[in-house]
Amino acid sequence: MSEKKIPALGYALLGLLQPQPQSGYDLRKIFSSTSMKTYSDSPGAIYPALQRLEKQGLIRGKVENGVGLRRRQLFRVTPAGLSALRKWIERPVTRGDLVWGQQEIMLRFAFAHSAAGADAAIALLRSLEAELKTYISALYEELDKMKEFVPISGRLAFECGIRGNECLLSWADSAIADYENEIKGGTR
Amino acid sequence: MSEKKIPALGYALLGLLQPQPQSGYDLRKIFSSTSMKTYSDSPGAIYPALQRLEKQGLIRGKVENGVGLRRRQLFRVTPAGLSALRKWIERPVTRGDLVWGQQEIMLRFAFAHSAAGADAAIALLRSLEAELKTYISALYEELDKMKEFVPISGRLAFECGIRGNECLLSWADSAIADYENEIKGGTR
DNA sequence: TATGACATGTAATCTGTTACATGATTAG
DNA sequence: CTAATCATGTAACAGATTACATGTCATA
Repeated sequence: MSEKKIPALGYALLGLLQPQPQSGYDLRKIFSSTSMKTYSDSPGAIYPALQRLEKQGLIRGKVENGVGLRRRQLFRVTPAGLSALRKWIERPVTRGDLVWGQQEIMLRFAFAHSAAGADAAIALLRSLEAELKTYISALYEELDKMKEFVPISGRLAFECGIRGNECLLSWADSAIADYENEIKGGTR
Repeated sequence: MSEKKIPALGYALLGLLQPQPQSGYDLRKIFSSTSMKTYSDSPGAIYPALQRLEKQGLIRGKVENGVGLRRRQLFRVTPAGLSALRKWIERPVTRGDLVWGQQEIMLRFAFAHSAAGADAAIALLRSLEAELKTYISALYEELDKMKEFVPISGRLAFECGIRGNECLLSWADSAIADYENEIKGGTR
């Protein structure tokens, strides 16, 4: 039933709704006011996405009741929605995840703690770390092979990609340390 | 006439076709065999994109003539196409370019040398450098403001974004140096 | 009472994905 | 001759962008 592929925007919405219910408008404001605008801050994307999620049973909307209130529909994630969110967060990081941009991995991590707990967050980081290591060596091999065929600027652009991944790796390492530190005595 | 917005895939095709004419199949192979797969290696994207570019007068296709050859259409960029490509490469880097991912900036830089010359390539790097500096401080400000409201993992994910941009900045610095070095006595 | 911000949505259009279709050429 | 590969495409669908439409409430 709910086994349809959910696009990144859908997960972004699920992740934001999970800690507390919000309206479409609230979500839009979050997108446009933070650096989450990458996930579309246009109503033509958000409202249809919410409708799809509701149709799939992952969220449920209720019109707010109360005196003197504007019509406002609050969405909350259902158990099925939480489970889908968890599955997305907890699946291991693949080569494809890295090729297609770290954006989605970071989104998963951002929601990991509140949606799936500290262990899941750390597991995600470790999985990322492992996959990055093999990916980076693959990139170096590709760089060697391409060196003669592409112009200088092409090579430099490729090296930028490598550096970006190395940077991500070093972040992951320090994030694991930071994270384990901060949860000592915390929610864990 | 040709003032329509061209998606990233279109520019990727233009950039690859500019140094030498190629067929749709050749382009597809480049995409799928290198880390340019991000720009779609599916025929359902590439062939329609080529048709659009031809309709806009940015490329022109000619069926290869020759004995015993399979039907094969070679596309080459027209003067209008080269001019569009140059305009895309040469426009200054904006905040929006950074927010929406460095991918496209890197694509522009990768083609900069062969399509617009060494000066344009360096100008692009300097523009990137300048925009990055203001963007990074803006990100730090946002981090301060959000620190109390988001969970640990959210904060760490955000810091990853900051680090990524700092990494890009340091790459840009070294790329300028590298680039100026390599073109001493070169094509310049 | 009229202006603007709040809140929600729809319609047209464009692009990309997936999956399939077609024909030509080469290797076995 | 048959199978695989080369080379080109199309059709159905999903999702995003843009622009517009609608109605509510606060305030000047």
